[in-house]
Amino acid sequence: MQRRAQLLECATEMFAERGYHETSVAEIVDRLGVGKGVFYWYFSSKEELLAEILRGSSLDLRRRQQASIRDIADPMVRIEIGIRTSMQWFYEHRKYFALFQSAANIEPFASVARKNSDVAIADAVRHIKDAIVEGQIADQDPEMLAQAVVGVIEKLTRVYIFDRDEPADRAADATVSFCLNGLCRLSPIPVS
Amino acid sequence: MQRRAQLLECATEMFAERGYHETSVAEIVDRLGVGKGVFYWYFSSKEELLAEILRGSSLDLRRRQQASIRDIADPMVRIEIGIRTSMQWFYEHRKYFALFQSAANIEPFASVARKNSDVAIADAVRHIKDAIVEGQIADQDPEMLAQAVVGVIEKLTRVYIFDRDEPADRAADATVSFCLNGLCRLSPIPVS
DNA sequence: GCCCATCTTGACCGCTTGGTCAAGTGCTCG
DNA sequence: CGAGCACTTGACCAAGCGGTCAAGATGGGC
Repeated sequence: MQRRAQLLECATEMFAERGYHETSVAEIVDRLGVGKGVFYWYFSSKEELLAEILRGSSLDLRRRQQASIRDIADPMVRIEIGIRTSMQWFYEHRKYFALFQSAANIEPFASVARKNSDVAIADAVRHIKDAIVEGQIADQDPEMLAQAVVGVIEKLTRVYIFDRDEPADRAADATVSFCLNGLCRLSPIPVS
Repeated sequence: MQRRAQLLECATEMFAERGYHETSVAEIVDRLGVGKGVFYWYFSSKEELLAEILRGSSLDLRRRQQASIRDIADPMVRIEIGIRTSMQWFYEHRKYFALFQSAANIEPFASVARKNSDVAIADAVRHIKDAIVEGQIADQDPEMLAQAVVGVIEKLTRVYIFDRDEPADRAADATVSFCLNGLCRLSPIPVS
C-alpha cells in the first residue's frame, strides 16, 4: 500500500479512537514503524491531514447518498432512502462518525464541519420542499424540518451504531419511523 | 465576588468560546489579572475545574426540568414542557451548550457526559412509557424514541439558539411539533 | 505589635508537542 | 558505474503546556 494511504488510514483510526488533540504525530508514525520525516514528506501539517480526511470522507458519503436516490421520483421515498443510506454508510465507516462530530468542536475545523453540514441540510431541504409541493408534508419551514431529521439521524447513529455497535437497520427503521410519524401517531405508517 | 466563582465563570466562557484544549490556565488567570497560583489554590487541576463546571451546570438544568413538570399529570404535556424548558435553559446558558457537546469528545470527560446523557434519557423514557400506557403513543422502544427527541432538541438548539442566536421559542415550537407529528401529519396537532 | 491563617505572586520546572533538517538509503536510468 | 531523484531517518528545536513553590501580602484576634 502507498505510504500516504497508510498514514491517512492509521491517523483516521487513531483520531477516531482517542481524539485529534490526544493523538500526536509521533504516535502515528510509531504505530506505522516509520520515522517522523515520512509524515512531513506527505503532509505539510497535522492540521492539513485531518482536513484531508474530513474532505475525502464527507465527499464519499455525499456521493453515496446522491447515487442511492438518483432514480427515485417520490420525494418522501427519497428522504427515507437518504436516511437509510447515510446510516448504512456510517455503519460501514464508523471511525469517521466520531471524527465528524468532534471536528465541529475543534477550532480550526469548525468552519469546514459547518460547510459540510450546510450541504447536507440543503440536500434535505430540496426533497422536503418537493414533498410540500406535492402535499405530502404540511407547509412548515423546510430548513427546520431538515435540521430535525439530521438531528435524529446523528443521535441514533451515535448511540446505537457507534456506541453500541449494532447493525444499521434497527436504528434506521426507528429514525425513519420517528421522522415520518413523530411520537403521536398510534398506528405508525408502515416502513416501506 | 469570590475568586472561586470568578474563576469558574471566566473559565466557562473561555472553554465555551475557544475549547478546553485551546484555553490554557495561563490565559484564564491573565484575563482575571491574577497570578497562576490563585488557580491552583482553588482548584487542584484544570481537569477538575471542567469537571466541576459540568457537574454544576447539568445539575442546574435537571433541577429546572424537574421543577417545570412536577405538577403535570398528562405525560404528553410533560414531554412538551420538558422540551421547552430544556431549550429555554440552553438559551439562557448558551455558553454551557458548547461545553456539553464538546465534553463528550474529550477523553477524560466522555464518561461524565455519557452519564449525564443517560440520566436525561432515563427521565424522558419514563414519560414516554407513561404515554404508551395511556395509549397516547404507539408501543415502540421507548428508549429509541427518547434518543430521537433528544437528538432533535440538541440539533435545533445548536443551529438556531447557539449558532444563530435566536430566542428559544421558534426552535422550541418546531421541536415540539416535529417530535409530536413528524414530517407526515398534514394537519399538525396544534402546539399547546 | 505580632502571630498565624488565608490568599497571592510569578519565576521556574519537566515534559510533550508540532515541526525541521542534515544525513543517509536505495532505485532508476543514462 | 555513478548521477540524481524519491523517499526515509531520528536527533534536534523552540514553544507552550500544566503544575509547583518559596517568598511575600493581607488582615483579624490576642
